Amino acid sequence: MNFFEEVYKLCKEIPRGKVSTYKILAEKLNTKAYRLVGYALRSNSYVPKVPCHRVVDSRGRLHGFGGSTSQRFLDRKAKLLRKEGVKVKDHKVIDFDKVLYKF
DNA sequence: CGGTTGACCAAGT
DNA sequence: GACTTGGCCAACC
Repeated sequence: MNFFEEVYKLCKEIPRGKVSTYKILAEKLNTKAYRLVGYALRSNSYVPKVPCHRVVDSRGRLHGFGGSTSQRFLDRKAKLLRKEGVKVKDHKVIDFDKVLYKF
């Protein structure tokens, strides 16, 4: 079981309309390498099999959604996120506390 | 095998 | 409030 797969598994556990953070996922993996979570997601973001759009940083911001990765692709996910009940404004999660899924 | 990297985080400047 | 610094740790080269 790779570190990546662990991350993916946790991502799938996030229910619809909820989001989680890199930090929480990292802690669930029993590690402090928050970066690795994002690192893992980056490698797999092109696959709908992992709802990586439900994972944001600790302040409710969607990272890389505005510069690093393909904006269009991720922007589509941001919209999907809104559709699921998570309000997203300019790649930032509104009501972050309410939609935060703490496993 | 060693150095760099990264979709992070928190605290400091 | 934007930017820098130090720290974390697996994957990558």
